[in-house]
Amino acid sequence: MHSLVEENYLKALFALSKDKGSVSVNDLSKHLNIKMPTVTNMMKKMAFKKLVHYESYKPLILTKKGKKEAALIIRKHRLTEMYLVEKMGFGWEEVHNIAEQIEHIKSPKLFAKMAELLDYPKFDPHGTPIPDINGEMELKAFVKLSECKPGDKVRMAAVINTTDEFLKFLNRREINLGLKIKIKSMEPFDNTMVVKYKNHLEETLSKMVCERLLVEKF
Amino acid sequence: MHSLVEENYLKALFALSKDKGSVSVNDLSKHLNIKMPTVTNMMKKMAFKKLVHYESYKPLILTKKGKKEAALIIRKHRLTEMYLVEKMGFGWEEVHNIAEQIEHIKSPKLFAKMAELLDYPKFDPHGTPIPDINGEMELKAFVKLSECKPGDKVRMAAVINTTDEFLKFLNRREINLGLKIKIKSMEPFDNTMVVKYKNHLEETLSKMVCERLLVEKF
DNA sequence: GTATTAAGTTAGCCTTAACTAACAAATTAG
DNA sequence: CTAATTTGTTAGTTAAGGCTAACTTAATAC
Repeated sequence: MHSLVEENYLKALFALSKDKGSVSVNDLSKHLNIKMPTVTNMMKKMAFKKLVHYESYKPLILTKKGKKEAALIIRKHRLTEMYLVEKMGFGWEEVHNIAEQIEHIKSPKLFAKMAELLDYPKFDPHGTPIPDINGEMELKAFVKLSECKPGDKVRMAAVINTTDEFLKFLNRREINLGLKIKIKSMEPFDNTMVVKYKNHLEETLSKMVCERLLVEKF
Repeated sequence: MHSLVEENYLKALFALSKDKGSVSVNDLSKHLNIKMPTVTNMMKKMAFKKLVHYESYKPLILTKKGKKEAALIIRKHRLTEMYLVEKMGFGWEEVHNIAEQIEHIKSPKLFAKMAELLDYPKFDPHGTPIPDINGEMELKAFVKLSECKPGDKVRMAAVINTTDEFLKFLNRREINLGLKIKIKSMEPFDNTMVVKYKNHLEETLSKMVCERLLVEKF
């Protein structure tokens, strides 16, 4: 199997290549806080193991194998987060660091059990998709809340660009995954939105917030 | 903090020194499957960190600090085992390997939560005591089942010298922690015991088995 | 289109935690 | 009590995964 260190490289490669499909040595170096020569070195090792396509001076691209292994680590991470929140009573903002460690545990049984106890969830508490046991994940067509119109009824699906601060902000307003929200109005001047949900009859959300909330229309 | 490797040395030292109070380099080497020179080396490092008293050719003795740190790792191990069994539905024989990994997770919160959800248990599913947050553990006066007499009523308290095989053996007979057992008779010839518990009205246990079961009289 | 800057690589070094080979001390046997 | 055996130590090597310094290639600016 792979070392904890390799797993972290895989995860970082996977996360960074989400949009572009490839990653520079520099990006990876910054993301992992590891100096570039070390990254170059590791890429050679991982290329040898067929986890990444590597050619000098070219962008890094995960192989199919690498992508799958990365997805499986992310699966473990997200299942753990979900489990900690749903079954142990942790708050969203507490779980990341723990999941960061538990994702490296080698025990298919443990994660199978978590998945079972959680009813095979497809999305985690941050709203991002959880890869299945084969490393495949469902990619729903989410839209930013900021792109919705007054009158729309939507369901909270994901949070992008999350920080502890932001998660706490959401917690204070009881905004969480799966929450049904109705858009009451939108101020064209500054793109502020007024929304309604649960017992919050009128909550005002800034443009910045609305751009970080992904929702599903229904 | 300490490395995963150091933690394993601490745990081994703690476990091996249970009776004698001290451990030889050789014992430790065998227990960890690590060659003696490596152990000697590590002992010097750990002595420098005040985790163990080390002098050439003398037995190894944990310092107070080392003992406490070891106990805290064991606490994490046992809480994890207990949690996996009680809250996730694992069997006794499945949890050891998982706990072996989770015990190294750095997150006081996680283990505090486990302890809370388990109602601050003092003994684990194997019946061995769980050190508290200060590394102290309760040492009850358990006796071997083999030392009890016909007519005694006892409660299963711990299993010593456990192996996967042995745990499966116990599982098949529904013998687990806390079980109340009545001793019906004892065959003086081979020290076999006949006992009664739950809906098992007559179960025969060999001397070997009875010597590995610690019980509490009541 | 050359000069400058940024990105990537090579070479060499460090630490951790393992190993083997060779030697030294302690223990046990006769 | 010496000899043989076991236990422990020293010295030197290795692999992983970091690092810095110096150099090369690619990208950007003027």
